[in-house]
Amino acid sequence: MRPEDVPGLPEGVPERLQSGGIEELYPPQAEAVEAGVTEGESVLASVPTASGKTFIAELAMLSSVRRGGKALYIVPLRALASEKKAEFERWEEFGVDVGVSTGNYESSGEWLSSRDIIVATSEKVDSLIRNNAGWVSDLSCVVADEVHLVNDSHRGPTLEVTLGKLRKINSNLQVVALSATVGNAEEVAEWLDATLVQSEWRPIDLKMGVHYGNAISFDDGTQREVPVGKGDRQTSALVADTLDEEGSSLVFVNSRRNAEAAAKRLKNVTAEYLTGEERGELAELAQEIRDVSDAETSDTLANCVAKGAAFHHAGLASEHRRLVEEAFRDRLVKTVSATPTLAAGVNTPSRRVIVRDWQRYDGEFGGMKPLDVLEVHQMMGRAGRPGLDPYGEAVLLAKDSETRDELFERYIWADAEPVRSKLAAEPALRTHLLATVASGFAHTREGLLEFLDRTLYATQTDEPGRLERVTDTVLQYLEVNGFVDIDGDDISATAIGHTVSRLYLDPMSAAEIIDGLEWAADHREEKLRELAGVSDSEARRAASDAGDAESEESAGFRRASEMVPEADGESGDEGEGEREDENVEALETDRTYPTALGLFHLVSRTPDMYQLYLKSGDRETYTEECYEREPELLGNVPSEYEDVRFEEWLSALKTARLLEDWTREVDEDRITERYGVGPGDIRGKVETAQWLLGAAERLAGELDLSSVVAVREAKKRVEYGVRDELLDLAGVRGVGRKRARRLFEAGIETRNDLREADKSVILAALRGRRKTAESVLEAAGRRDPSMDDVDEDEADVPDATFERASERTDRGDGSGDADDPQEQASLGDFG
DNA sequence: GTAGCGGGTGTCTAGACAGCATGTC
DNA sequence: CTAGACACCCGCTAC
Repeated sequence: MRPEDVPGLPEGVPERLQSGGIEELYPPQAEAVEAGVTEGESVLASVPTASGKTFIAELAMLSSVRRGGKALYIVPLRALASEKKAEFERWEEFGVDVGVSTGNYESSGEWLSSRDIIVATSEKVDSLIRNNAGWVSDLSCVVADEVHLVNDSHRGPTLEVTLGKLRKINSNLQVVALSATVGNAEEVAEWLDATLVQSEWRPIDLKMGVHYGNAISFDDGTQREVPVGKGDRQTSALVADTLDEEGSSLVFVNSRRNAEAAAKRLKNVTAEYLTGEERGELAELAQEIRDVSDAETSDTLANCVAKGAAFHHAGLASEHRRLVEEAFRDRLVKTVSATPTLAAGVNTPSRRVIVRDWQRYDGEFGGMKPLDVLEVHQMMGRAGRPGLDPYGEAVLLAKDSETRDELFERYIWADAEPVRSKLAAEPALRTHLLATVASGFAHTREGLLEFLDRTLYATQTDEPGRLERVTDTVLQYLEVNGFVDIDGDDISATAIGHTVSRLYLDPMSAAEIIDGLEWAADHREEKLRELAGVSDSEARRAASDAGDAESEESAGFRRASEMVPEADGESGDEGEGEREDENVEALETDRTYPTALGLFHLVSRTPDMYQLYLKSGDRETYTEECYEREPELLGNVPSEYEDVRFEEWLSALKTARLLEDWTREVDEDRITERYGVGPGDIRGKVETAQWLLGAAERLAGELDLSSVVAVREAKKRVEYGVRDELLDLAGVRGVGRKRARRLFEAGIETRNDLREADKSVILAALRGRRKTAESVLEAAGRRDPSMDDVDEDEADVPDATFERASERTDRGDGSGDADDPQEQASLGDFG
């Protein structure tokens, strides 16, 4: 089938496709067209990765828009939203506007109603429905990308329920579902009332095989000699072998540590194959990576990348990930060792994919659990770059012949598992039943069950009464916690229930937060007394503890790495204990109740906050910490004999301490080291805490609790990552935690100071960056922000070179800081 | 004395969505 | 209670 044979497309599109080099549709695409995707028919395309699924969706959306409709494209990851948007924007010349809506990036609700295509995550769509976004009822076409994700126990139910609601709102909605090849595509298609288009066809050949001994055996019966030298490793040999043919490799492993370790080893392989030019480019890239963050991960990654290897996992800062992905696509980085982040994320094809680890630790399972066939297929599907490679190779590794045979059985010859709905689980139903009631989709138990009856779960359950039973349990939970009123047959959401639904909180999180805040209100006086009472002895003890903890470091080193504010004098008071410890500070400044730590702990123990893992020794550390900070915690410490609850309490405390460190301006580097996390994890925790504290603020406001102010301040502090005295400054555009601290130390303590203080002092505090200083002053509302003719106050040029590297990135606008004479001067001072 | 090794022991374990209102270093 | 990779330490050996 040729583009001009496709019915229903907007004028000019077929020509545009042809001029874009598309002569002939891929077979699955043609099949979808025959099934009527461009004529409003619902279709489930169950085809391999990289076989043109997105294009099927595009055809459907374009034709839908042409008929005057509006299309929604649901992505599984935020990172994919912008990728898809960019892809769809090529249709703008045909009058098709594209908008994106995700949690962190929103083109405002109303503006979206003027878009023809909207890209959003399933959670965002769910949230928009809960908040009655008007345009949702205008939809004529919805695309569900990676629809097999309904199989995911955590996020699957959201997709499932959201599709159900969209179809209920728009009775003639066209559903285009895109899925990897799964075991029960017919069943899924039936659920969606869609025509199934199933195919194994791929644009590039994929050879799958297992490496064992000195060769890879492929599924087509061929073999390839890849000898493993003595002391050498399979992975290294396979990467070198690919490089001999100038191909790149993607290595999937089962833990972050393994990803890093593999990259460290593989860099010695890739280093052999680099040209001089590549070395130069990689050196630049390595520097860019170092500039992203001062955490150790950053250095490790940079060292690997400099030699042409990289690792990729969720502990990396998103900037790191982006740089690695881009460099790999540009073939500059020759190999990437990755956890599954890369298998599901943005498109990063590779000549050869090596699935090194096919088992992963699973605490619930109690040991190493084999990966799902679907997941391994997803990884293997990354092999082969269209237009660049003659074919892709996916290789599993076996140490003995039995394993080789098992791997063939288990993954190469096997079909992917069937997709199973995970809806009938309490956590999923808790949130979705409340939302269903709150947004008026049902107002009786029967109505709820009827709604649930249209889900995938209902079509495939083999345990009839289950859904009904869980529904009753959940309804009871919601009623007990005051989120719904049940009056005979009638179910309605309470005011707070509506709020919880709209805030997109798990009702259990909301209940935990409300309990905690009410508990705080009840115990306020008592706890404040306790805090004041112990503060003296506590302070002394805390100070000596900190002394022990820090004893291996010199004060100077600590200052450089941690950038603690007291480094340059906490306005006059130079007492030994003052200078030493953070806990003292907390007790002195957190006069408010609840304290920041208390609130951090509260939100950290909700099910919406992903728990930090307790390492060996952590149990003791945080048990002690728990009793020490007990007056601050909002609720009664569970008994140590209640193992699970106590452990969760401690784990939440660890998270809370991380957040507290962040709001005490402890350096990233130090936080990563102290909590055994990556820079990406800090961002994640901070983001979640911000969201949950925002929700807590709303709940407190609605329940008229006195803690609103404390919650708001804690939220602000998390947002900016600063102590309370910097809140005013950090709120100024262009001023973050570091600049705020510098200004504060230079005596610029408030926004008003920025407007009135001596410019030379400000300039010095911002280390002579005129452009930066000007924009900061402007943002602060100073009348005369110009920095012309201002001399930098020479007396105080803190750490001019220490952070120079990270400063470099804000020259992106070409403002020319580099030839600023002051900058040269401060460099000179250092040398 | 030291680099390189083999073996025993202890440690640790993937990912990532959401409110609201605007902008980090 | 389950599994596997790796870091780390120890002691040995070959130079």
